[in-house]
Amino acid sequence: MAAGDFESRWLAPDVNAVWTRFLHVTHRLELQIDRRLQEQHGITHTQYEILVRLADSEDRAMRMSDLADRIVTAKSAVTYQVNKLSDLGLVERHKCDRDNRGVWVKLTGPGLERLEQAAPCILSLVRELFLDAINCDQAAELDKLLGTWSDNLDEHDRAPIGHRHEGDAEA
Amino acid sequence: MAAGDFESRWLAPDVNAVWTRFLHVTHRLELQIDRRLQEQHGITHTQYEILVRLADSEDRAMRMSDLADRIVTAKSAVTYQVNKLSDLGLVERHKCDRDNRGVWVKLTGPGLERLEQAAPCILSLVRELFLDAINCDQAAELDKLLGTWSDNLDEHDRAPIGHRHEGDAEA
DNA sequence: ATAGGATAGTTCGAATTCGAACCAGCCGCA
DNA sequence: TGCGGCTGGTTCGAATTCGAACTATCCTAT
Repeated sequence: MAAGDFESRWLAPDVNAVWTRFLHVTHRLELQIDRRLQEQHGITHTQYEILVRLADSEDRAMRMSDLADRIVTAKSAVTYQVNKLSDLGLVERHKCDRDNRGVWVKLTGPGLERLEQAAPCILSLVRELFLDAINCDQAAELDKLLGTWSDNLDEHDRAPIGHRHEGDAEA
Repeated sequence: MAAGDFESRWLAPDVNAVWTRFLHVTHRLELQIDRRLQEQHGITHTQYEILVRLADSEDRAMRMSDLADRIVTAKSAVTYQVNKLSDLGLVERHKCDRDNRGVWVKLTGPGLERLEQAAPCILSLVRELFLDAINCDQAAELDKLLGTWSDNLDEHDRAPIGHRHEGDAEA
């Protein structure tokens, strides 16, 4: 069997190792963050992400759809989580003047407070686990990689979550 | 407000961007793989991962716990998935001679077949999206990074999933 | 030998996710 | 003005996940 034959079907061993490692690491990272947040602050990583994104936004508010795009989950999941956060008083829904269908989700005072409470814990984790390991050059390199991956993803699939059209195989 | 004050609580903007981007990219990657696999081969990424890990293993078999460690999910989730795959005839459970508590999960013929069927689709996706973007140097660099992250994770939390002990804050 | 503690897997209930179906409200064009 | 098609959000059911509790087995030290 020719090498090319093998590699067209499987990955070259070393490359495969990188990919495997990548999956393993990202999963573990995600897991630890989730746990830490859950144990020490009683919120999920998704919830935390929502709060962060809101805090980072103009006016501390975002549209549901934009939120869904940002944190990469189905719109229905955002609805679910926003309901939850809203029950906790951490966010509020507001009608949208321009578009009557739209909803603005806005971070409340207590929401911001809660975020500021949780942030140090999680950020220190990110620093220790993720960032301290890399120097400036590596960071730049990583950023470039991420950019490329992101572009590839863009090109590959523009459809947001929860919007699959069955017919559209790639050109 | 001093810069150090800010950064002890929040991340420096550029670093923060890298982290955010990292999350975004990994989520999207995961999502696309999952979809692709689901649509074209009717299996989840987790299920696919299980099949791959088994195929890669000595004797095409693994213990439940090792499987859980490898794919980074709770043991109960593995039980669930293995049941499912077993119903589909893709894997089999075998008693373990050495340890009567133990279970070997073994990839069946049809299981391997199914994997070989699904692999090209998903591997080409990985190549296009993830690997084609990087040259050898970058790959090596990435691998080094992953290694460091992995070590950090090891050091930070040895407990496997589904085994939290509430008392054990880090030393 | 055997008691006490660790380990392997399963079962269970609660939480969360997805995608499909659905209902408005918006927009372009006749 | 009014008809299609698109877009923003919600609701729904099915699938999957987690962690805790549990059972059975193994191991170590006395």
